[in-house]
Order: sequence, then structure tokens, then C-alpha cells
Amino acid sequence: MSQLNPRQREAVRYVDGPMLVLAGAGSGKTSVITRKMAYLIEQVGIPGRHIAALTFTNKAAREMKERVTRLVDRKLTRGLTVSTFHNLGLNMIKEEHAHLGYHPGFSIFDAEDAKALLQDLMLREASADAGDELNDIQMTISNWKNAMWVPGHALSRAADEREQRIALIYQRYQEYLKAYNAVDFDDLILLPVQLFKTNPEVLDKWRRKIRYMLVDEYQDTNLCQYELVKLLVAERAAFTVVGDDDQSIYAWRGARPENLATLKDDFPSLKIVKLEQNYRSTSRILRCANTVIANNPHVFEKALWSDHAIGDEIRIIRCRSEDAEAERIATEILDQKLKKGIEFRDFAVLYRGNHQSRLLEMKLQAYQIPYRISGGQSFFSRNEIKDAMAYLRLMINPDDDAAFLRVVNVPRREIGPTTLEQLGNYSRGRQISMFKALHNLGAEEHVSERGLDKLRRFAHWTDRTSQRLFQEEPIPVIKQLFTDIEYEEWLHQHAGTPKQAERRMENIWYLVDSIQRMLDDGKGTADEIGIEDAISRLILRDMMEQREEEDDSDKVQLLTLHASKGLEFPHVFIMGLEEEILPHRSSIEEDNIEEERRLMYVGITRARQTLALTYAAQRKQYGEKIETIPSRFLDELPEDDVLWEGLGDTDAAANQRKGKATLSALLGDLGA
DNA sequence: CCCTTGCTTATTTTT
DNA sequence: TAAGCAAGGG
Repeated sequence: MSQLNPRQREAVRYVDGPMLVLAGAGSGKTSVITRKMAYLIEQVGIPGRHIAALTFTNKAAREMKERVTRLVDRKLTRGLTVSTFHNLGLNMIKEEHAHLGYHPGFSIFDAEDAKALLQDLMLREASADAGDELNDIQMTISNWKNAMWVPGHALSRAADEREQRIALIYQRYQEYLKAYNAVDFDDLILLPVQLFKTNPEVLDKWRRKIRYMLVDEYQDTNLCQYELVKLLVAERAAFTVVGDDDQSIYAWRGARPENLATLKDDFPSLKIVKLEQNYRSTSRILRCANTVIANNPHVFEKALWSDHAIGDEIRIIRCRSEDAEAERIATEILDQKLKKGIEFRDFAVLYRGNHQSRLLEMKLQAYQIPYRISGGQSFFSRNEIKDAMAYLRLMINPDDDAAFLRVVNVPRREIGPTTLEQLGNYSRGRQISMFKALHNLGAEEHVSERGLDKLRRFAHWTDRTSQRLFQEEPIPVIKQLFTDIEYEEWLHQHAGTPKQAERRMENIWYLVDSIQRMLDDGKGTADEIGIEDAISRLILRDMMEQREEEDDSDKVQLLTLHASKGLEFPHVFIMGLEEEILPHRSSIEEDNIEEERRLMYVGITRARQTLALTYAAQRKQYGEKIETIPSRFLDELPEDDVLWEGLGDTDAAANQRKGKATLSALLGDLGA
């Protein structure tokens, strides 16, 4: 407690009613949450198993749990829930599956599975071309779910023909999910909410379990998530939510920053504490952040301050072209590393869109600057991992048609589109899964003898392996599974180089390893989990970021502004400060500048010591060269705190000379 | 089955 | 413009 400032202490100690902690960037928010959990357990005397802390990412949950266990005796944290919303929802559905009409071992469809199902439905339902509409439909359905609209509701509320059509697809979609014994990501929150609303006894049971609730990044909750919180805390209102309306950058995917303001209406006795002391940045950086964000309307006024030194000016660097911009950042990093001895890992380059990293990557490679790029191709979007996950899902839930279709002919089993089409027709006609259909299918159906035989073999093998998975040690069975299907051979046949195949196989073993780790972790304790749970947690991406974090080598960090939230770096570059990029064009069109400004705010507040903002005066866009307009956010910065560079230098040749000079100076340094 | 050709499209993304 | 994808040809 002595390590906390007075505001933080107040936030930790107040446990008598609903509480909102407005935690500015870098104000020690995680400390407060973790210490509050410790306080609740040790001082207030609430057993760990009656406390739940919710986050949005596994990473945040893991970090928090780790910090709590460091503060509090192991015995006391037993049964403590620190998890993502989705994970909590999953556990609730697992425990209450009977009330919801689901069977044990149900599958979780990720966004891609869901999309594939929707596509299939659309091809069948309407003659209309699926194509680019698909994303729109998926988003609409997701939005409806987040707003707690069931298909019937959507149907009656549909504003136009388009919504009418999507509502029908939504209805079919839910029916199919049910037939597959599957839920999607949104259902993980929605189903518990629906259950709690219709079944008071079940709700009561969970209310008794969760006596105190904490929510991190509260500004990112959507309607459904807030409803879940409200249902659980009830009149008792024993909760603390922590958030920052200025860091709400996910409204585009359903987050409702208004939930912060709503809280005051829903809980009139709400106690509000503001954490405004920032422990991260120089005071100049904070002044810039404050001035920029002051242009947004606010429900709660808040101003960050710091007792750190004033620090360097914020540099705004005008570059001739996008190429010059990337070049400048690369040489600048090299230059500062050589002159000031700053390590690569202390630099981060932030940008609005992933594509902006491309040029920069090329330049960094050219100068042999090591970098790590976040986002991009994730572990789980790799084909081999998707195959492996599909096999595992199928073993746990054979009715998972998405998984079935993915692996039925991978590796090749000579089960072709025609056979599958026939099987699909049969199963659809009866509203059952393909696997069930396969077992019912008699010789009289229109499936060729040959196809039927292959299918039956596959089904037999699946049944047997699935049985063994539950009866024996799971890990050897899984290993055997991959041997059975000769997956490694298949990889070698399909990879460009043997090396690539090996790498892919290693990914598979890494996955198997992760499962083993999860099973071992809880062994013998109350947290012991079964193979089913391990796999569903994998689908929710738990345990997986560790792989990236293990890599703590000296590298420059490249990431989107969105991905940078919650992180900090000594030296930050933000690139592409131009109208139509930051703020993004579509946000300008939709008149939603505020969220872009918050993005800018998040970017600025990532920096601890220095901040440089770059833009290109000229940029190639869709093929043609365009004169850009510097971002309006640059004008919002306090004049006294910024240093403009590259302004007078409009002569291209001069700029180039300068670049060359810097370069040769650098090379000279290197050569020495 | 692989390679070429032509066409389309151009934010942010965790679970 | 360039990159990614689908369709078609060898």
C-alpha cells in the first residue's frame, strides 16, 4: 500500500459500493487492480474463489494473475477468477450447457469458421452472389449479437430489405450452430446473458459465486458484456471497473465507451476516482497528449501530469515522400543507436494501417536493423495449425462440420466434392451434422459405393481415436493421430522446400506442447483441466502469446496504433501523420474524428522519453502521386513543445544530398 | 496439379 | 500501383 499514491490507495480501499476508476495512460492501473484484489482477499476477507477480474485479452489476464499471486499467499488465491470475458462465458456455458441445449464438448467457431458457415448458407439460400457482402453480413450479425438481438428480434426490427435478408440468414446460422453443437465468439457472452435473464436460479447461483467483480479496460465493453456485468453484480453492486474514455479505440467493433457514463445512471451511488499522475512519460509528452485530447468532448474531465523532467521537444519531421519517410526513420534509429547507445528494443514505430509497415521493413532490412512486427500472420492462421486444431475439434465434437470439412480430405483420402455434396444434402435435409449423417447413411442413398467406403473408414478411425483420447493419456494419442494420418509426409509433399515442411511440423509439435503444458499446469490442483478444456482454451488463443514474448532479443518494435495500447517504449515514432491516414479517410467520411484523435492520444502516450512524428509531403496512392495534407492533429499540438524539421527543404535534390550525407556519415561510423 | 493471366481492391482486430 | 485471388490453360 505504501507504494501507492493517495488516489490509487483510495481506489484500492473503497469496497463499500460501485466504483469507477478513471485511469489515465500510464497511471498505474494494473497495480491498482492487482492490489485491490490482494486487499479484497487479505483485508476484506473475501475468499479468492468469490472474486472475478475480467479483461479483454489473455495477456492482460495472465499478467494480472501473475502479479496477484506474487502479492498474496498461494492458498488464499485458490479459485480466484482472472480471465477474459470470453473465457468466463465459456466456463459458464460449460457448466450450464444442459440449460442451453448444448452437449458437453461443444465446439467454438472462430471468425473464420463462422464466415465459412455463412458463406455456405448464403450460397444455398439466395441466388445472390456472396462475395464482398459476406463481411458486411458477418459484421451485422455480430453487432446484433453484441446488442443482444435474437434472430426473431432482428426479423421484426429489420429496417429494410437488406436487414430482413440478413436476419433470415442469422436465424439459419443459429440453427446450424446448434446442429453442430457449436457456439461462436459472440455467443460466449450472449448465451450466459440470455440464460441469466430467463433462469433466475442459475443466475442466483452465479451471483453467489461472484461476490466481487473487477473489470479492466471498461471502455471497451459492448452492450452484451455490460449486461453480463450488471446481471452478476445486481443490487449488491460490489464491483470496480477501470477504464479511460480517452483510450477507447474499438468502437468500430462494438465497444461502447458510453458505458462509462451509463454507469452513473445505473448506479447512482457510484464512486469515481481519477488517476491522473502518469509514471511513464516526460511532462512535455503529457502536455502534448492533453492538448490534443482536449479537442474531444468529455464526460469526465481528466488531465495527466507527471513529475518527470520536461524532456525533449516532440519532433515533427516532414519527408519528401513515403520512401524518404521510411528511410528517415531507419537512419534515425541507426544514428541514435550509434551516437547515444540506445538499444534497438527501445524504439517503436507506430502506424495506422498494417500496410504502412512494408516500406519501412524494406529499409530496416537494407540497413540490417533487426525488427519485430506484431500482428500480421498469427500462429493460428497458419494452415497446419488450422488443420491440427480441426482434427482436435473433431475428436472432441464429431458434429463440428466446419472441422469435419476442413480435414476430411486433408491429407488426401479420395473423398471428393461430389461425395461431400451428397453427404451434405443428406445431412442438411435432416438438420443433423455430416458425421451423424454418415453413420445413418445407407446404401440406398445417392452416394457412390466407393465414396461411402472411404467415408466409413474415416468415420471409424475418428471414432476410435476420439475414444482413446478420453480413455488414455491424451498427449500420446494426439501424437499418434498425426502419425496415423501421415501428416508430416503430406506437409513434405505440399511445401515448397523440405525446410518449410519441417518448420510447419515443428509448429504442430509446439501446439501439442502447449496442450501438454496446460494439462500439466493444473495437475493435482483445483485448476486441473481436461483435454476438452485445453482445446477450447486454445481456440480462445490462451497460452499462445508466450511464444512471442519469449523472444526478447534486441529488436525495433513495429506495430499498429491499436496494437500499441497498453504498451510503452522509451523512443517512439509515429509515421504517416497525414489527413486520410491519421485521421483515416473513412473516419473523416463518417465524421468520426474523435476516435482517430484518441488513437493519436494512445500513440503519444506510449512514449517515455522521446517522440517523433513523421509524414510524407507526397505519396503514391492507388498508383498516382498525391500531394498530402499534414494531419490536423499536428496543428493541435502545443507550438512551444514541438520542433518542425524538413520544412524549408522543398528542393528534392537537396533533400537527397542530405540523405546521402547522413548515410555516408553513418557508414563511416560503422566502418570504423 | 501448377503456372499464368486477368481482375479487383485498397482500416483498425481480440476473443 | 501492387498485391492477392480466382479462373483457365498446359
